[in-house]
Amino acid sequence: MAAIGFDPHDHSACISSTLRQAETYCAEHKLKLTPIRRRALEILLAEHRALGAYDLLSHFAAEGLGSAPPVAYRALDFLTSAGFAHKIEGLNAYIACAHLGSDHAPAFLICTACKSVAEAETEASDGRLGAAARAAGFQIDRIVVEALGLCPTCQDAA
Amino acid sequence: MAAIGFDPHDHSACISSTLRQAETYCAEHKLKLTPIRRRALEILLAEHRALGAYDLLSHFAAEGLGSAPPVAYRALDFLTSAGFAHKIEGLNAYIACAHLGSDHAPAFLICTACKSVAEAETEASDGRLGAAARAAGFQIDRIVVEALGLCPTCQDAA
DNA sequence: GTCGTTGATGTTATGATATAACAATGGAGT
DNA sequence: ACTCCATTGTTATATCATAACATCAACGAC
Ligand SMILES: [Zn+2]
Ligand SMILES: [Zn+2]
Ligand SMILES: [Zn+2]
Ligand SMILES: [Zn+2]
Repeated sequence: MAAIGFDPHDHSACISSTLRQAETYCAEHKLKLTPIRRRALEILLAEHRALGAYDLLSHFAAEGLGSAPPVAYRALDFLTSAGFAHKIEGLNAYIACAHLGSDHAPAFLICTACKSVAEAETEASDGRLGAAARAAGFQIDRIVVEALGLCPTCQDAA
Repeated sequence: MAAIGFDPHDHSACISSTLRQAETYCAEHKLKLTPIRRRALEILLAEHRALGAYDLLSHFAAEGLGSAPPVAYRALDFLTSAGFAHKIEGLNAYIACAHLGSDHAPAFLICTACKSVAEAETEASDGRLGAAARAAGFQIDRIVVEALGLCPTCQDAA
């Protein structure tokens, strides 16, 4: 379970392989990766950072695509529903999935200094919280796990 | 580790004992539980639900206290800094701490149907995520854990 | 006691995030 | 060609949060 994001890697390969996986997934599941959706994913993939909906929107505007908020939110809804992107609740921002293909419960390491985000994976039904939920009779749909702190680079800078 | 919130209990005792603990804590730490801060805590304590800042604000307004947003946000900043309340990131809302006194890493069970929230406790440095962070050289300050789903009552209703 | 500092509060204005509602388009199937 | 339905475009508005500055009261220094 590597925490992709803080380590150096071949990023253009990282982008193109994820795009290919997204295309395959859409073909298999009758989903349409339209130009604007594909472009949104590319923009998110360009950095291992979370972007706000309005950040995405300004990319769109600069490229002559739609420039009203719903355009960005709809693309993000599609990407998150399909599992191609995740919302970072603690930042009100969105990031491309770093583990496309594996059916995963994401956990994020979020640097509060430089906003870079690494995606790790949690255990499917992590012990304690799952136990508490069961004891309370609570039925879990989705679990948000976000660790806020400092990435290696920003620790060195401090 | 009880997940306080969904089970019936003596709620007025729950409120008054928490308020007393908050007073004690403030006295020990030279913090000022001013009337508006105390009132904010009372309002949050009245329900085991998360309230938005503007919900709190309308209570204030109805009681002749300040009615501009910063009044609510400042009270909430104080309560969260002191550990008397937590922000629920997934709802952009705030809830009184259900485990005041214990030094804890909160985890929440959030009913998406009725918005009620139970507060459980996680292990201090839970295995997997802590391990991933260590491997990445990431220094964790705070962990957000929020489970979204259905509370027992809303499951029955469905 | 007065003065200056400090933290709390009040207020106006604005910024940032997100959705409602409806019109226009355009392909898939008939 | 026609209909259906998902996607996209656009306007307007709702919701969440902070900046900036004025006022005030508590408290210690002098
Ligand atoms: Zn992922
Ligand atoms: Zn960093
Ligand atoms: Zn708590
Ligand atoms: Zn419920």
